[in-house]
Amino acid sequence: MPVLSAGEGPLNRGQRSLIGGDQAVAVTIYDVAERAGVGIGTVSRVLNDSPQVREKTRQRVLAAIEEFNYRPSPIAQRLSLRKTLAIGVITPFFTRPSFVERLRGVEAVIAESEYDLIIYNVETVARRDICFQEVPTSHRVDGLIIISLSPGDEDVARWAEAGVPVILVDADHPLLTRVVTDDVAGGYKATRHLIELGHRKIAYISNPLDNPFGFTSSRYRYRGYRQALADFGLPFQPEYHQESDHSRAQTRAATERLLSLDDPPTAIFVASDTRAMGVLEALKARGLKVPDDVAVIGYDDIEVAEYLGLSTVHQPLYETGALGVELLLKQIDDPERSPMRVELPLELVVRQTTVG
Amino acid sequence: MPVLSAGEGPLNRGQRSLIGGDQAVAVTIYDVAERAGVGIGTVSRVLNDSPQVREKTRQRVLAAIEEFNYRPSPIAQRLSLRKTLAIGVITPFFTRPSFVERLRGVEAVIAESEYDLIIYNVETVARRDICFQEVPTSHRVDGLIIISLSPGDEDVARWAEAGVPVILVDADHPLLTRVVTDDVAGGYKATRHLIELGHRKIAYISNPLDNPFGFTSSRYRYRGYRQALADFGLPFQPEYHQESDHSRAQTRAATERLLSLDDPPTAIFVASDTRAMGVLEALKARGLKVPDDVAVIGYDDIEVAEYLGLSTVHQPLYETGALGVELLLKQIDDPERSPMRVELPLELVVRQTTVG
DNA sequence: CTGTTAGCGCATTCAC
DNA sequence: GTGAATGCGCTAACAG
Repeated sequence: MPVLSAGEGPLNRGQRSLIGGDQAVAVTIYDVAERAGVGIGTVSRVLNDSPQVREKTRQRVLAAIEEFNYRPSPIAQRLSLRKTLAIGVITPFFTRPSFVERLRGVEAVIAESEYDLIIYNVETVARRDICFQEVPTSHRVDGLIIISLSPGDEDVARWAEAGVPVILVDADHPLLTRVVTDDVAGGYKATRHLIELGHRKIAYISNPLDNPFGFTSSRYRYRGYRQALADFGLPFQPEYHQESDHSRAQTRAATERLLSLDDPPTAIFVASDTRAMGVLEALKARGLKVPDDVAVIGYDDIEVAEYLGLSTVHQPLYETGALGVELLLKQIDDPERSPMRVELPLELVVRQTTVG
Repeated sequence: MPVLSAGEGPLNRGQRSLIGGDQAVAVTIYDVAERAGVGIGTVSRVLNDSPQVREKTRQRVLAAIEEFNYRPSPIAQRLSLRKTLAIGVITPFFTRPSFVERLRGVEAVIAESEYDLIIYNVETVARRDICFQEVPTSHRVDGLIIISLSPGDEDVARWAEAGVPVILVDADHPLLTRVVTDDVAGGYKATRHLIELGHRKIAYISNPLDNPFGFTSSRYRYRGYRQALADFGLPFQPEYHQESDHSRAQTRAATERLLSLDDPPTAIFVASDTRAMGVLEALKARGLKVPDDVAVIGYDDIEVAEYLGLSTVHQPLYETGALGVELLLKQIDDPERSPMRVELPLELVVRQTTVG
C-alpha cells in the first residue's frame, strides 16, 4: 500500500494515505510511478511488457509494484482499451447436464484466455428476448456465444450493426459462424440402429416440435427418424410420436400413452438422455424388461448415460463449446472473418438398453 | 446512431460520423446530450432517474436516447462509480451436480440484481491458490462467493486488507460470513437411519479425509458416523472406512474392498450421491440386492438420486447458493456488517436403497 | 528510453 | 433545473 509520501506537486492525483488504518484504498499507477520515480507511462510500459524500457528502470518499477502489491484496474484498462475483456454466453437452462457439459468446454477455453466469462441464463422466452435485445448492445461483452437458441434475421442484423461478434453453438443462422452437429443424421443413426436390431414398431419421444424457444433439434431428429423408417420401408404411425417437456413426469406420461396403444411399440427413440430416464422409469413401473420388452435409445450421451447403460447418440458437447469459443476469439481478433459452419461428428453408442 | 451534426464547438468530443457505413461506432453520452440540446450532466441525471430534471427536458433526452438507441457503457460507469458491478464465484468442479445446483441458486439471485456473475472454476489446488491470491485483489469483483473451499487465516487477512467482501458457502472461517450445514449431524442422521433399520455392520465411503483441497465435509460426516456408532454401542471397524476420489471407478474399487472383507458390511453410507452411484454399480456387478443384501445411503440429494431411488441426506444446495449471494449483497451495501454463521437444516430422505 | 498529455465514457460536485 | 468542469485509472501517441 502507498505510504504517506512527501511529494506535494500540483498533479499528484495518486496521493493516498492510510488514515483509517483498515480502510482499503486502491493503489494506482500514479502511486507506483511516484514510488519508482518515473512517469506513469513507464509504469504502463512495464505492465504491458514493452521492450523499450531500460532494464534498470524496469526493476525499479517492478520493485514498487511489488512493494505496494499493485494490480492494475481492469476496469480502467478496459475503458482505455475500449474492450470489455469479457465474453458472454447466453444459454438456456444452464444447469441441465447437456448444457453444463457445453459450458464446461466454453469455460475451459476462456480460462486460458485473458477474458472473463459472463453467463446469461435463459429460462423463459421473455428472458431470451431480453438477452438477445440487450446483451449485444449493452457494451458488456467483446463477443457472444449463444447456445441452442437460434436468432432471427432482425436479431442478427442488429448485432451486426452493434459490431458484436456472435458465434452460435447448436443453433443456426446463415450469417453467423456456428458449430453444429447433424441432428437429422443423429435421428437417423438412432432409428436405424433399432431397425437393424429387428424392431419394426419404433416410437419417438421428444420436445414439442414447435416450442416457444425455437429449439430445432427435436424436429431435425424427427426428420432423421422418419427418413430411416422410410428408407427401410417401415410405415410411420403418427401415434408413435409423442411429445413431452423436459420433465421426467411428462415423459413418463408420454411413455404410458405409447404403452397403452393397441399396438404398442417395441422400441423407443428418445430425443434426450434426460427424457430417456423418464422412459426407463415408466417401463420399470410397468414391469417391462429393457431391452427385451422394449428397447430404448437416448440422445446426448450425458454422464449418467453410461451409468444407466443407456444406448444413445453421442454428441460432442464439450467440444462444441470449446470450439465455439476458439472461433469467437478468432472472430474478435479479425472481425472481417466470414461466417462459417462447422459440423462435428455424431457417434452411435450402443449399450444395454438396446442390446441385452 | 449519431448522424453528422452541425455543431463544431471546441469541445465536441462525442463527434462521430458514419464514414464506413457499416463500421460500428459507439454512441456516447455526448452524442445524446448534443442531440437533445442539453449537457451531459442532464443526460446522466435522466439515466439515473434523478428527480431533479424537468419533465419536458427529460422527454427530450429520452427521445434522443431512443433515436440513437443509446446504452450507457457499463465500463465507464464502473470506472466512474468505482464499482465493478460484478460478483465472482470461486467454485471447484463447477460442472458436478452438487456444485451446479449451488450455482443455480447463486445465478438466480444475481440475475435479479444489477451485478454480473463471473465464475472462477477450480480444478486443481494450484488454480485455487491462484484464485485466492489474485481474484480478490485484482479489482475485478465487488464481492466474492467461495464454495466448499475454506481459506486460511492469511487469505482472509489479505482479503480484508483488500476490502473485498467474501461470503463462504459450505466452507468455514470464523472471520467470514458463511452459509453452512451441519455435516456432523448429516453423517449422524445417515448412520442412525441405517442402525435403526437393524444394521450393525455399517461402512463409510468418502473422499480422503485429508485431501489437497481441504474439503472438510467428508471428515465431518465421518465424525457423525463415528458418533452414531458410538451412541448405539456399535464398534467401529477401521476397515469399514474406505476412501475414494470422485470417480465411479475408484468408488467401485472401494466397494469391492469392502465386499471382500471377511466380515463385509450390510450397509454403506457414502459421502456423496455421485459416489453412491459407483457403489450401486459395484453391488449390481456382484449380483447383490439393494437393500436386501446391502443397503446404501448417499448424501446431497442431487437430481438423479430420486430417479435411482437412492436414500440420501438432503442438502439445501440451491438455497445455500442463493442465500450466500443475498448475504453478499448486504455485505457490499454495508461493509461493516459483522460476520455471521448461518446454518441451514439437513433432511433425511428415505428411498428404496435402504428400505425395500 | 522516458515524461507528459490527451482521451476512454460516465457520475458528480459546483456554480449559475 | 441545468451546464461546465473534474476525476475515475489506464493506454497510447507525442515530444524530447
